[in-house]
Amino acid sequence: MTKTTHVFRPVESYNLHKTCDFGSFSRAKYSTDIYCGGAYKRVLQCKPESKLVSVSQPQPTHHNHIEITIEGEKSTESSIKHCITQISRMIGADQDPSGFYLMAESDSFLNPLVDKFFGLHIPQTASVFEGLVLAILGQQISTHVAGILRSLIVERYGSILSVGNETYHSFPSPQSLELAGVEELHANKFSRRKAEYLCEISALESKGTIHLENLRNLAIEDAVNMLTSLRGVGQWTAQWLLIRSLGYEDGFPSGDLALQKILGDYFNGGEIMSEREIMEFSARWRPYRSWVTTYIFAGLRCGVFSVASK
DNA sequence: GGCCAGGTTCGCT
DNA sequence: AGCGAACATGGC
Repeated sequence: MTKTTHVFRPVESYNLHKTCDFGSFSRAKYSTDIYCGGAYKRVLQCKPESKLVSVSQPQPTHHNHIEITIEGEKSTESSIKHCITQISRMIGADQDPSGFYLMAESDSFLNPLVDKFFGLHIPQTASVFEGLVLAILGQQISTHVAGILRSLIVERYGSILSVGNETYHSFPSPQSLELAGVEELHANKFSRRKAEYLCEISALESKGTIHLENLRNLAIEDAVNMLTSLRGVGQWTAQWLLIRSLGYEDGFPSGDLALQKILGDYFNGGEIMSEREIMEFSARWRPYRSWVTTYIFAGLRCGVFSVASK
């Protein structure tokens, strides 16, 4: 077992705590991503073995830097380098929100959000496949139920890595989900249709018919077309992936019910806006709509919006 | 018990 | 093109 530590320096305003606190990292019990005591931990598949990667930010405000620790067997120079690159991307350490912040200064809706969440970057999933599985899994169900399903597949189909006295899970591979099969997923709280989507996509990826990681190299339009050609992936899911997996700064899931309600609340006299309406409205926030979406959802999670009604 | 939740597909007008 | 139903589950 080897252990190495590295330092990484993101933009001055970067805040690891806010970033890890957001989205899927927030749940203390999300079984692949653990955020506890100021440290974010996650198992990554780095050839030839999987590694446990820990990230912390010793001084949140001054002399901004983050510390990355990598533990695992057979750590080669290149595998460590790969790990660092990947984890930096995942915690958004290489992002630059300055354009978004500048735009928000003269926007009375965004201003309070930026004020509250200043330093929050957009967390990225470890792989495009993982992002896609999580997005489909989370379609149309509450975040709470999504969390249950998430833990379920991770514990059941992810591989295990032991470090010290602790056991960690990795995210399930395409092969393992394909192997699980529709019937078994259906028997485990998934709707039959959702189970079909996941197995179909897992099979395509594991057989090499599609290469989801390649989406990073495509023009946005082509990436969206490829994604929505998959069964189970519509506009909402494709836009979600642009934001959370592909690092695109101008994604906007206009089909999102919560977004429609919130924007309707603020800009349409309390009446919910249609998908088409918020799409047109959102043009004012180009080309930073991924940031806008992320900050709105951060606000939603913290109870900034009172959308429970209507 | 009924309704809905950070959607998508399929079948009908 | 546009509309509505079905899909499974947990929470209020």
